[in-house]
Amino acid sequence: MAEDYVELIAELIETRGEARPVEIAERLGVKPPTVTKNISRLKAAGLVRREPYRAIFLTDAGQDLAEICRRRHRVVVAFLLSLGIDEETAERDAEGIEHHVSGTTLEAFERRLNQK
Amino acid sequence: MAEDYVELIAELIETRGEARPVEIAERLGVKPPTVTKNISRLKAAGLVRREPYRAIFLTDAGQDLAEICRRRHRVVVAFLLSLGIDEETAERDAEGIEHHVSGTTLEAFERRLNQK
DNA sequence: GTAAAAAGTTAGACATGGCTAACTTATCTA
DNA sequence: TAGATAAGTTAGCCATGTCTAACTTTTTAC
Ligand SMILES: [Mn+2]
Ligand SMILES: [Mn+2]
Ligand SMILES: [Mn+2]
Ligand SMILES: [Mn+2]
Repeated sequence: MAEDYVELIAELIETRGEARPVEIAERLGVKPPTVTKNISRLKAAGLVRREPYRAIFLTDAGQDLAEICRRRHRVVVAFLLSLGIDEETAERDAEGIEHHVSGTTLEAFERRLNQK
Repeated sequence: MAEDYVELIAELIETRGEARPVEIAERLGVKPPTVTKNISRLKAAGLVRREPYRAIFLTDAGQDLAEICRRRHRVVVAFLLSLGIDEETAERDAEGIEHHVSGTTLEAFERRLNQK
């Protein structure tokens, strides 16, 4: 959960200027109360900083995690695409697969991408 | 959860003759009460048949699912190995990845395996 | 500047999947 | 065949992640 959230928050800040619960809910396909609760957990975990009713920010730890996750996400999607999988499917599968790809496997994916 | 359980139950029946909670608990790294509870759920879902204190059997639906999962598991592991990943890591990563691999992606994996 | 709309939160429920402690049943062994 | 051991279950707890209904705060539009 945390991985998808920080990944998305970083992306929203980058593309929209700020991360709002309503956007997060839409993008993740969950309802606003779910986002509120999960953001609280991220805050408790030291990954985000935020005041009630205000936008959401990443802490340094959150930014670090987001960086790792976004990079990994990109690699997994690129790898699936390189196998001839359509974009829809690549994105959908990557969203789940990414959370189970070890550093070793990620490197293997990258190696394969570079040598083509 | 169901996928890992039926997969393992099928394997235990094949290699050990029967599937027992104590084995399942060890293999999945959970405690026996967790297995009891989850087997009840599988029974409610129509995937297994069983009497208290007796071995666990798969229903036809359970066997069908097990077949699909075992085949998919084998393909994912083989695919990771073909990327040069060590067996430990391939098995560990596959155990998570398999649940997020769509039919489309599985076919892409197989294609890649066959053409090498 | 107020009223309506949108966004966000709180409370409380539910399902899933873990655990420990205590108990029951089955199996083994002397 | 009893007693000990192993296996399995039950009860009750917890964390995670989802939801709806109702409420509060903020933003927008007039
Ligand atoms: Mn994801
Ligand atoms: Mn992702
Ligand atoms: Mn698995
Ligand atoms: Mn598996």
